[in-house]
Amino acid sequence: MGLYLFIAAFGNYDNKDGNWAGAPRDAAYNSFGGRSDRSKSAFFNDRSAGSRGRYERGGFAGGGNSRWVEDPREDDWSKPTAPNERLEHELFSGSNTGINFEKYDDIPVEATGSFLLSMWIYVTSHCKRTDRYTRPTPVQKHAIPIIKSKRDLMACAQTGSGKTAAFLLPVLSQIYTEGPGDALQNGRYGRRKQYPISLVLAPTRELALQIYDEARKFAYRSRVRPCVVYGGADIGQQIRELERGCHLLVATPGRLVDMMERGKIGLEYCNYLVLDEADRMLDMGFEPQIRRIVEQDTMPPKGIRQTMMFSATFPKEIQILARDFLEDYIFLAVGRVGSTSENITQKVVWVEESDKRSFLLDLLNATGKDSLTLVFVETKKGADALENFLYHEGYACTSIHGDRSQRDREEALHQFRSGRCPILVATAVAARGLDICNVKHVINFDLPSDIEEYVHRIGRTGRVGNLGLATSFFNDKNSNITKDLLDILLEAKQEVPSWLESLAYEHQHKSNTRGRSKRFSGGFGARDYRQTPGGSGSYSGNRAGRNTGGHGGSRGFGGGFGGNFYSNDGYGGNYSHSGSVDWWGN
DNA sequence: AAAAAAT
Repeated sequence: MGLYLFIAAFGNYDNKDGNWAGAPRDAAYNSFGGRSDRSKSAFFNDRSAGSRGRYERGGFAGGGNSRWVEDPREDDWSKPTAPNERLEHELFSGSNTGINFEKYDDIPVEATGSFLLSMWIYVTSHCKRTDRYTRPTPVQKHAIPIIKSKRDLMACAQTGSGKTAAFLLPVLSQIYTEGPGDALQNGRYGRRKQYPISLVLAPTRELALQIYDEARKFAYRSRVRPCVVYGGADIGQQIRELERGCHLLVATPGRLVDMMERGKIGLEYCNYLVLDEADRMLDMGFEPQIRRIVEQDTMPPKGIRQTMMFSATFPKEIQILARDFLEDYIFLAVGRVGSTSENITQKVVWVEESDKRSFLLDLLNATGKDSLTLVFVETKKGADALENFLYHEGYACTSIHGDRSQRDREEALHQFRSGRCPILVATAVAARGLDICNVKHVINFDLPSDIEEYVHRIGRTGRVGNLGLATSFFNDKNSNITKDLLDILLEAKQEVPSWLESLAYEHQHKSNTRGRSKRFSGGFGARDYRQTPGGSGSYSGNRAGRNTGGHGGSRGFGGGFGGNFYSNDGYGGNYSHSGSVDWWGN
């Protein structure tokens, strides 16, 4: 019976206190019929609701591909299309160790939302222990109802928090309910130019691909066709995929601009815009492309479209972007991934540069053969060198960095995910966003100079309730991160080596300005600046810097916040404390 | 300083 409550929650969101409320009133929620079938779910058995239509030989020059012709009587997007066993298998039986379909037989399916919910269970069960999907992550719990209530959203959250589902589910749900609108005429399959209803922008190719993969799962048996475009891959093939129909487009900015200029994509009917990892995109210099896409083209203006921004931090640049792109938005801050997680044991060891390799071998030998280890290095050259070294030492390993071809990158990731190469040597490209299940051990062979990068890296392990270990090699080259690292370790209640403590103490006294972490000068901001007029925080943690006060430094927004801000509802797995709402009922 | 991303 619990599922019904989940769906009820989708339909009714009380904006004032952020609670679920009431029972579903929307008739659309019941249009799937309330069958409680014993085999699989009623949803998967409901062949009568399969799409009516036919394939027709394409009449285009150089075409010849068959295309789907919609039966005008069946343009109800809230109804599922016919099942496709081959596709179902492709989407849902991938790398996971076996979803227990039988387990869902007893679940009563009573509302339209089950369409999405079936997908939800499929997808979430991939990365999690079987009992994990029983609860939404904090960002899901809060973002989904906000998006469902058609409000713009600025969310401080990171991937790995279940963020992808947090925007895909409600966006798809709304597309299912409302149908394609004008885009039905313009988003036709076979059209040379496609008009997606929803656009998701992501900073890296792999992240775009990953979001696309999730979208395909959630969109299974719907009329929504997801596509992905990113650089480094054959553009011709991507164009052909687009021409088969595109309602939800996931893209990296550069390739999308390219596609727009080639006249392959029109954004006139793009009612949902998602900017994922917005801070990262700005860091990477994507702002001109993003503005080109959002402001200098045909996309509906803010207020007409619904816009959702996700960002790990909330510095000045992101605030400006939020002001420009979002209309009367809801600000949502949930904790950060990684550091506050009690699931990750963080170790810092002093290792001289020359000892790193042999120390690494010791660590690898101490690790179980079939558990995944992710080794971070600082440079692309370093990644190649280390991979080579490990390879010659007889370890099954691979590497990923920006100088490798896109094909190699994806292959490496696949080899790693599948366990064929349980050791992956990576640069920063793999630090953020990538959701790799079962990474047992993250090793910072080279520590990053940026604490946020560190947090992202260790967040690759200990995901969704699993236990993880993060080991970092530290030596005098890493003094710049000493203070921030100490803060993180203390915050996460980790063991702190005494040498690190004294080093941090020395460092702080040597340089009183540089020693101040930018986290506390607002860089890692997760506070809605609109509540603090003038930009100088009314609440200033005792460690907070005031250095960005009126001038608007390059990062941050003045003021600050105390260290335990994040402990409230942070990620890290223990979702059982995430509030009084019981998503699944009893 | 290095990394990422359109060709």
